[in-house]
Amino acid sequence: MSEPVTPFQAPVGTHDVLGPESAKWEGLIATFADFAYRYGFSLVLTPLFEEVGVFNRGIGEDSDVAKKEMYIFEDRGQRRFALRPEGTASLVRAFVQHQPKTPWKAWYITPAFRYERPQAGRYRQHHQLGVEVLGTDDPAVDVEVIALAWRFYAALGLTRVRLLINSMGHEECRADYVALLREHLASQAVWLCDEHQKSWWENPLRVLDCKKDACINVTIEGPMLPDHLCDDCRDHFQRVVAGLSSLGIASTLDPRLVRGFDYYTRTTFEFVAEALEGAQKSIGGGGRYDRLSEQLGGKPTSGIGFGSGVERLLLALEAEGVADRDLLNRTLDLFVVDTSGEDAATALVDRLRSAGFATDRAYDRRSMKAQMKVADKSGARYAILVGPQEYAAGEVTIRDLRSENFGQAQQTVAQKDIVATISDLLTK
RNA sequence: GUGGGCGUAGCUCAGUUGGUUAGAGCGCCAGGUUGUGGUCCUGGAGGCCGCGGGUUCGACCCCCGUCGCUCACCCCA
Repeated sequence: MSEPVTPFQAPVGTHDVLGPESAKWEGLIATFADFAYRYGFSLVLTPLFEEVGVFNRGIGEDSDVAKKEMYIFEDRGQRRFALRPEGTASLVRAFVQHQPKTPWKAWYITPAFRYERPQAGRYRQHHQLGVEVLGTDDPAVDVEVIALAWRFYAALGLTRVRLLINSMGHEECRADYVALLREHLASQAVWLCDEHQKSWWENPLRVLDCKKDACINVTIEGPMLPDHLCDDCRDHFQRVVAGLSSLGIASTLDPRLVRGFDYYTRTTFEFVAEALEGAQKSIGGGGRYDRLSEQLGGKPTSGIGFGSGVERLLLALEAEGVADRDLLNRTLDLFVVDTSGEDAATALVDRLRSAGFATDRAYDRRSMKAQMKVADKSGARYAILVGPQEYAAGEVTIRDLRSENFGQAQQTVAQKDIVATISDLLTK
């Protein structure tokens, strides 16, 4: 007798996704893969973990993600790794390492890890999909990346998505702006929220991102980024906005939009699902990162990308009531019911599948009634019946499982005509 | 890291001032006169009532702890 074992559970903040829920994932991922293909992107796979520095350098040592949310571990060789908290840094590391020809257009889907207390729309392991383009700072690419996300959301069925956009300038004009902002904050510091009273000097941009009234009241009076861009950055930003509007994509300028990672330069943007409540409305975002390649040891290379949270997208689809659309239209064609007593199903199913039909069957030699029930619940279009009679005569009965009148919904055909007959029926 | 709610069959949940054999619906299985599924009828399987300790003659119910789920804050996808 072995000791009773308490069943294992998935770790805190992680989830198993089983059918039928997983069908939504399949549809969403397949849709995105198709979009990426149509926009000229190719799939890139990178490791789930990287040296900690890959993420620290890029997203900023003192960002919340780097400070307290990374899943860090040491391997047997005492190397320090982190499970990826987001997609971009790994992709740029791969770019720097392999130096592929540019423009490099990569798409990905990956789990992402953040050590935090789970709640609705926020998990320790969630999933992100996105694209990156390295090797050009053409504003047309900014437009293309944003358009891809925008059209992808629309294809999923989302209608209430808002695009917020901003420009953070390049290194120098941002530095000038930060100096101005600091000056402003210095005179108003006592009015900031508790947290930023302490940290405004070190990271004034974060104050813009603060959602507390205290900080908003202070910054709203102060200088705004878009008003202090250099000529080049202003021109770049204007061309992005103009490009979007030429495609009929409405963007809202949000001068406070700074986002959580330090690597962003120039264009930054965020997609907000209006159907969602509270802090988890952000379903995706991204921006330009023209210095990240250098920060990871590569040559100076412009880049831009966006990432979207799969769980958040699914929540938004649910909230808009479009989560149940079958994006892949995956239904079973056939279900084989075998009561021949001779395992006729094994060969028959193999033949039907080889002919291209999506086919399932029952097991364990159950009664016909039981098998028919399973056939019905499988959602298959037709049941293929092989009883002793059909088996002896070398025939099968094809029964329409969606017909309303049970009596006349079936026909019996010879083995050699099965594939042709079914093809005929299914294409009607 | 802080706080609220909840942990009873596979799922959704009841469970009377603590009283002896813990219930329902759905799902599952088997039948409703031996080849045919959506409805209906009958029967059945399936619960250390999250876990550990305490109070009590007696705990699913009360107390403490613990683990887990969930929601919110922070921040983010």
